[in-house]
Amino acid sequence: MNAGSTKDRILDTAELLLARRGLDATSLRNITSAAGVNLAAVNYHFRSKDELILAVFTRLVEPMTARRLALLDALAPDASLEDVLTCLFRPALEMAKHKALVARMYVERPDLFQRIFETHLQPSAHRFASAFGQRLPELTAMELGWRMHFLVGLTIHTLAAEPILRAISGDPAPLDNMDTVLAKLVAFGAGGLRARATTRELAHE
Amino acid sequence: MNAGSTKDRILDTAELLLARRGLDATSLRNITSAAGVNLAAVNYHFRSKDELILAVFTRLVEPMTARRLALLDALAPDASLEDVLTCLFRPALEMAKHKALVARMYVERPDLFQRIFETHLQPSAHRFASAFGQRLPELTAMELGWRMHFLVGLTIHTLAAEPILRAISGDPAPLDNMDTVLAKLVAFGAGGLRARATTRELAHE
DNA sequence: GTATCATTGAAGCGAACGTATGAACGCGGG
DNA sequence: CCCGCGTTCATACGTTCGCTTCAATGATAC
Repeated sequence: MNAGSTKDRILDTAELLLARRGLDATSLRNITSAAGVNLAAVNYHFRSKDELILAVFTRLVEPMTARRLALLDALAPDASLEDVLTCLFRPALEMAKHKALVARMYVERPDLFQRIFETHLQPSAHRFASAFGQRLPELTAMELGWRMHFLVGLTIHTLAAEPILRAISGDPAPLDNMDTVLAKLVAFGAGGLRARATTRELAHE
Repeated sequence: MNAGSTKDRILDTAELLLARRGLDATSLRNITSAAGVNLAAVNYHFRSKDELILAVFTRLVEPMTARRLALLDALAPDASLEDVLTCLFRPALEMAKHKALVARMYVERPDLFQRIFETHLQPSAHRFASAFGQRLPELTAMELGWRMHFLVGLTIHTLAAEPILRAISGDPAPLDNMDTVLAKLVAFGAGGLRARATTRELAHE
């Protein structure tokens, strides 16, 4: 049904079905029959269903992180906060095709997500934290951590919640125009980042 | 093991296990054996696993919505944007105990979440949209819709992602001090809401 | 041509799932 | 006393799951 090797066909089909129907709900039989390969091929090329899922997800996340860092590196030193946010959000929106899989990984298999997060997302998170910190010197590290957490929430939620987003915004195909979404995300994120810091930090440390 | 009727014991135990292990991953046998009731009791009191899940979730969401609206009603007409956000976020954080279940419902069973959203969340969303609209008159309805969507993202993500949040913020028990989290959420949300509207709206309508 | 070895194929394993069934139970009203 | 009814019980059905087994296949090296 697809071109490519058996292994690639499995990866491609798994990517599609896992995102569409969920991790638990998609059986290896669903994947292999849709891919036109034998069931046993999964346990041959990958060792288990979990490792297949990890392989699928890694293949998605790696280019996104690379693109984020490339955009960040290409930024002028005096670039604005909005520019940095764009480096963060644009590669995420570029994988909007795979939004459902990201969200499912995030909630259905936090253990697997955690492994990906530590190996692929965490390093770039530090890069962005320092870029934000330079432009928001009045924030403590902890306050900035919280706000970056909120940025993650914006990203994942925007990727994941297209139907509800449609109901709220009235836009019939809200994720189709990436630049529009990006502008709204950047505006909201920058506003949130620039909010005056909550106090209580000193009492907390 | 629990007090109360069989039906209540099922609800209590299901609430716990569904949140802890996930919707698909928790079997009716897990629930009934932990609750000390017979397997068939589930299909007697509820008609199916789906309707049990709906009953559990409804029991959580209803008081939250009621509390949100009560707080909103008690607000002075000249209350600030931050005050309105507090009405929105505080009841959500008060159900932090059940954060995992909210997130799981949201991603694993969007169909069920949608039903709850339409019957229990949507009406109060309109109330809040109007409260926000009064205080942000320069925003179009659609722009406001987008930003309320971002608020939902902040809420759900904050409820759902305690472990990652811990890693980012460095706070060892980030959700324990509700007032601290609330202040950060309100500050970030207000900043995002107040950001200057992105253009392009007229070309879009 | 034949040996080799990575890959694929068909079939089946035991286990767990959601749901259904019909008998037993407990208890208030005749 | 016992009937009727809401509830609980043990048990089983049919399905699907992840994973395994082992024989067949096919390209490559000699």
